[in-house]
Amino acid sequence: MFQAAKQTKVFQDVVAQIQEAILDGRLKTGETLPSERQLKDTFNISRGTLREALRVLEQKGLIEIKLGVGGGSVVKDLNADQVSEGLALLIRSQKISLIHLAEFREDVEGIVAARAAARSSAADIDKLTELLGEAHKCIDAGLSQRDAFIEIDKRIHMTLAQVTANPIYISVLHSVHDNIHRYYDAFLSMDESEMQENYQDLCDLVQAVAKGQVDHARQLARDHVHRFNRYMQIREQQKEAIKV
Amino acid sequence: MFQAAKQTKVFQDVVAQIQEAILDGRLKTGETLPSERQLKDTFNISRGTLREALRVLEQKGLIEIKLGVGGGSVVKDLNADQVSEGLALLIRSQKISLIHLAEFREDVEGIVAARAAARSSAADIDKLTELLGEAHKCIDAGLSQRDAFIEIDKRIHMTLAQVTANPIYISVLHSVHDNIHRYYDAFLSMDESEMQENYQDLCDLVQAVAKGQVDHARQLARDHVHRFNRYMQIREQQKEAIKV
DNA sequence: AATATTATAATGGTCTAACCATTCTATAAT
DNA sequence: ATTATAGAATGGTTAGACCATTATAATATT
Repeated sequence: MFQAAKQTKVFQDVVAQIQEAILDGRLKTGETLPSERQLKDTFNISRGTLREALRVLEQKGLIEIKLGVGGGSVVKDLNADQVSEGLALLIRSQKISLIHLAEFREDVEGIVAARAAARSSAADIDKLTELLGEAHKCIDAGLSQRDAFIEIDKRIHMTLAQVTANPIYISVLHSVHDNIHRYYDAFLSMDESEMQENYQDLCDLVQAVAKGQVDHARQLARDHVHRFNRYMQIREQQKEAIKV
Repeated sequence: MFQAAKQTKVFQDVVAQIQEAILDGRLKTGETLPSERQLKDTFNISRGTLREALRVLEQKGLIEIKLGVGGGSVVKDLNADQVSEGLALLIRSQKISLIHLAEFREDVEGIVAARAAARSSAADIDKLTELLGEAHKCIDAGLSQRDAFIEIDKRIHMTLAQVTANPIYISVLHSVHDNIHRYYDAFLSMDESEMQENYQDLCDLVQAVAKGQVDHARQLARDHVHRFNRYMQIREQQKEAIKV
């Protein structure tokens, strides 16, 4: 029946006011807020309390605080970093396991491939084909370019997310990649045949997207990610086995 | 070639130290940190600087700060709230259209239903059936219970997310619901036949989940969400039409 | 004139010290 | 035994000062 009572802490009120101003567009990206000494007078609070509020807004990713003359609190162009950081904390505290993240990635990449297949333009396919070319160079260069190959793989997936023309997929996929690549770095050590397999996956996937084969693209993307995840789990188990 | 230079700000160092202690398990959930006046001496900093660090840790969801005697900074059991908040900010700030959000919801609900169908236990089905019963009561009560019906609908979807046993789906779906319901409240005004249709959708969906029909559950969930979205878009267009 | 150096001032970063507000606990009054 | 009250520990807030960083303007150097 009732709402939660109004917050009593002064700094929270300041956070809420500035946050709303940013989200409503009254404060635009790149705009600099008044200096701390001005703001404290505007809100009629002490500078310490104001700074607590600014720290919270900074941690939320809404502002960036710069030093020196012409510095101050600048409204930031929000990105997926905070989501990534939140996910990373959950993973480190073992609330989310690698299995959970891998499963989620499989599903999301499938969706993205399907949506991309339904929507790709000739220019999109050109870009994907170009990335495949770079991947091929890595293959030819052998194991020394393993990291470069993984980077290209990531870029192909992110490009597909852009093709969906839905910014939510871009942000979500970005967060997943940010976090899962820590594990890949630790556990993944492809040999050349695995690189070749993965390259073939990507070629098939891009072709399916180009042809607008929605369900086929979905399945290929899922299988490709599944292969990645399987490698990772095998490596993880090997590490565990060594420990014991 | 080089790494980013070491952070210079004192409060960041304090944040890092306490965060590492929590994530390493040296500080356990429920444990209370020393008082601010003790901590400032331990770190050899001022209380204001310490408090900036504590605010950041609080915003990260790592600690909770309690007032009064026996209060202080308590190590929190980490949950998905920060991820949800980050997503919510992204959704609000990137001015994601209703179409984007609705499309994403359609995909995610499909995945969740599919994973739930593959994993549901008898207890899960009991809970879902109970919720269907409550939904039926709303139908019988007619339009007066429209909001209650929408609430039950939401709870059925969240229950499915729990059945997947993957906490990522729970937090993602929670974020989507939190944000899309702003639009539903503005645009959705079901009549009784629409309520009836949606109820039938949910019955079919729960049945498919109970039978472990993965693909069927996915399709039913997508269709159900799609129906919701269609209503909403029709209402939105009507509003636009009135404006013009 | 062009360039390098230096001073200036505005801004965030930190410190000190005090007092206010909240809340648990022990004590006293009933 | 119950209730009221006082005390103390804790976070919340304030005020004013000084330090550190940096863009800009003034000055010196070539």
